[in-house]
Amino acid sequence: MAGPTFQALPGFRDFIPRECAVRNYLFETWRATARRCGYVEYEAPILEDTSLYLKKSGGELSAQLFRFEDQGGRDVTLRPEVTASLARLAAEHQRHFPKPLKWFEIGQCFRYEKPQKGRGREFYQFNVDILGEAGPAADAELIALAIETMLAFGFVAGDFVVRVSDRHAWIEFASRHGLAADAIPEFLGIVDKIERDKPEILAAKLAALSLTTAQVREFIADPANASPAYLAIRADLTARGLGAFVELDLSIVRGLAYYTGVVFEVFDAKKSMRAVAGGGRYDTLVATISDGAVDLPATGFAMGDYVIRNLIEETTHTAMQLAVWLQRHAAACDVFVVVADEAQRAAALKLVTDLRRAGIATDLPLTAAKVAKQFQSAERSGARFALVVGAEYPELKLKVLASRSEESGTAATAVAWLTARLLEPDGPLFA
RNA sequence: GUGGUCGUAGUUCAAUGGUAGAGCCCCAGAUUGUGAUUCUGGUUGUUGCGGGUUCGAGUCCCGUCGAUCACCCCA
Repeated sequence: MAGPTFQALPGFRDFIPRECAVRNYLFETWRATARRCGYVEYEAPILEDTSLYLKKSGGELSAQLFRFEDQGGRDVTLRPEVTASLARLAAEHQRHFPKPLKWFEIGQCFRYEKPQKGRGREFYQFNVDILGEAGPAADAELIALAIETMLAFGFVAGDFVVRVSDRHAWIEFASRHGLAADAIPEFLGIVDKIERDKPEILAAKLAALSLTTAQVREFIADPANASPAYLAIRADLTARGLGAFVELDLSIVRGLAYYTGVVFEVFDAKKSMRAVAGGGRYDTLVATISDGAVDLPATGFAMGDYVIRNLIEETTHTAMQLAVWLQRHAAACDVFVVVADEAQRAAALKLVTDLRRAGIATDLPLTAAKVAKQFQSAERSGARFALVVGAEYPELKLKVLASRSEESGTAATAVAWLTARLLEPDGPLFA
């Protein structure tokens, strides 16, 4: 191990085949669920002008940017989120699409943070947004997808809950207590930390705004403070049969500065207290990004791959669903060709090509090897069948690897034979 | 950015301050055209890196890099 050793940068991951398969399970579930609900996929650049993020995302995010100067002297940043890019994209292209836009994206984001459980410097996000519809029906439709996604992973009632709030409720609270409009962002920041700040610090912060902890806690505790938008969303989701997954939680405010109304988070019902997904309404972001050229109301959420994967693997029934999926997708090929006689390798190569062109996933050993070793390779590949090409060619033997039974056929009809055979069950096992 | 714990073979882990080991994995053979099990044999280390203490450091001390967990924040 002399000299420099190379490894992945801190917070970055290698996806060896099994890890990649788990990742793809998330991707395929996300994608299938979004499509099922009428969303279309888009993608945005992974690298953007830094100013896109400095303007409106706000808060800690600007301190966590993977930011550098490119060779043309531009100040650029690997995206920490995609909402800003989406707003830019939407402002530029929205004319070409009927409203509302129901768009989703699956891609990598980057934040320069200290890696720990559930968080790396690089992560994948499932981003879903509805643009061009200002009413609560859009928020309900969006939250419905968040719930359907959880259900698609195998979570059931009791495993998770969507906590919904509305910044409008707090804005009303603030104005009723005489807070200036420009003090509201700071106030929301205090509410956001109400469960995390020490009581005396919390009290001091609120006192600066002439408020008390008791006033804020009372407001959170009273269901009567639910906003009209929340009530409409709840009624909508109840009609869908999803009402049981939603609850009011006015303590949810969320950190990002651009949220303007309804905000929500999907929580693990067990005490992990970590949001699996979060989002909300951002009605002014598109206008801000486009300098007022386009005014498009919007609502969206993001689900990160770290947390959802942890939750899936820590929950018995969802972990089993993942295991079944991995099992079903683990095979490297359907048919493994065994070259029992090297003199027939040319025939085997032709056969492999024919099978592959017929759409049958086929593999073969690249160098001469003992038959026993080739069967081991076949076994490990996960293939259902081993097709033996030997001295008796063009006669072929087909071994069903699971049952160890053997069948015969000829090279001339191999493609049709195997195509049909792959559609049939393997029959009884006799070991 | 702050703090705790931990860095030994590909991997999981041993080794009262006294010659660096084991399981698994991998490779080969037993078995010349059939996979499990079993048996036999075999490869692999500047003990993360750099200093210090000591007759002697994997072990103790300092630094550094990395991993991990928590805080901060968030997906």
